[in-house]
Amino acid sequence: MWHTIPFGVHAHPVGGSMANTLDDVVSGALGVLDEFGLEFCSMRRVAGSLGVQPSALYHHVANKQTLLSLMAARIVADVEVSDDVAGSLHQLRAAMLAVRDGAEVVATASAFRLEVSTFEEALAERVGLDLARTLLIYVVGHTQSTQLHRQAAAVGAIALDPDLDGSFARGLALILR
Amino acid sequence: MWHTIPFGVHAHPVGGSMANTLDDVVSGALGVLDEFGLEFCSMRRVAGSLGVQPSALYHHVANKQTLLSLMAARIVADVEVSDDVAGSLHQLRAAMLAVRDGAEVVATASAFRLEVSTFEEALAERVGLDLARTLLIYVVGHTQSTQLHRQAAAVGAIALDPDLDGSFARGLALILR
DNA sequence: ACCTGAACACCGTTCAAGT
DNA sequence: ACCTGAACACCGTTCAAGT
Repeated sequence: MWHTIPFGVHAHPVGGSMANTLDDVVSGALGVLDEFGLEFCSMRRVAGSLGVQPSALYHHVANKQTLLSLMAARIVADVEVSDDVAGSLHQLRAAMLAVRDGAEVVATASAFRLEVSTFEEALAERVGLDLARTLLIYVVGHTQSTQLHRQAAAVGAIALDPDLDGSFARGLALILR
Repeated sequence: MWHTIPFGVHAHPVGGSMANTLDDVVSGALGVLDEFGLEFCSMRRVAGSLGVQPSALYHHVANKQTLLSLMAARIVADVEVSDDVAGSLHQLRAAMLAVRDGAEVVATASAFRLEVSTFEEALAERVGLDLARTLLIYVVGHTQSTQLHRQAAAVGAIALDPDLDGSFARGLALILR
């Protein structure tokens, strides 16, 4: 893939603005996501943030769904599965919480599969497939709830539950018991 | 509420087409959902299915989010929580599976809260709040996975997992163990 | 390889006005 | 109470054409 070559052998515009790579597009999309939320993370806005026409994105990515999957992969990229299963899942939660609507992006993308399968496999090796699936559904689902709840509370639509982290930990313990 | 009065005291058009009620709008929306899926369940399409202009919907409902919450409430309306907790949750799953993208509608609506809280409360009375939350996240999440997986398989994008019902039951047993 | 410009077929929502 | 007609500010995606 061209975008994995650090210094392109093909000519790049030198004056003013560099040509974008796939990674630039994903980074731009994650920037828009974190600043405005998934609702406003449109192809047109991502293009705008890169200083490019919307149609230019389709040179890098087949459609929006694919871009969302790549964003999800990046969000969970640094999480590693260890023998400390509970610790790994707390790490996964933290990674999703670190970006606005992160859990929702991972949820919709993992539905259409692409990168969470890797995570699921690594987990399944340690606890079996049934438990791995159950744990992932719970972690992503509870974290999504957490983010939506906090957003609603931040906007004053709801009273803030002060113990969402505790709720998460206790539910996880129930499954792992 | 006017729409709960079986025979309206207020004048209705008699010739040709009856005026719509809130329940008609929700029914129409569920019809569109079941036929075309959530992706194509737009306000404009729902309006079209009722033989009405898009703007007319806003007389019955404040926005699309509200309509989705009412749809979710209807999808789970006939599920009753009994002392047979596992049975109740199988019932919930069946109700969501009965309509196209049913679990996704319930998931997005329960995120923004409206009717699943009733379910959660009834469940919490029997098993405690932490377990109730954990169970609901799992049931809705797994069912959503099931529907998306089956859709992808129906379109030939993926090999059909023949044991999704088994997977669900085993995961549920793991949490309830 | 990467991007522009223009177009196509859509969205959700608002609002004055009709009956 | 329920609806129309018209408008506003957007969408995702395609495609010929430029460099």
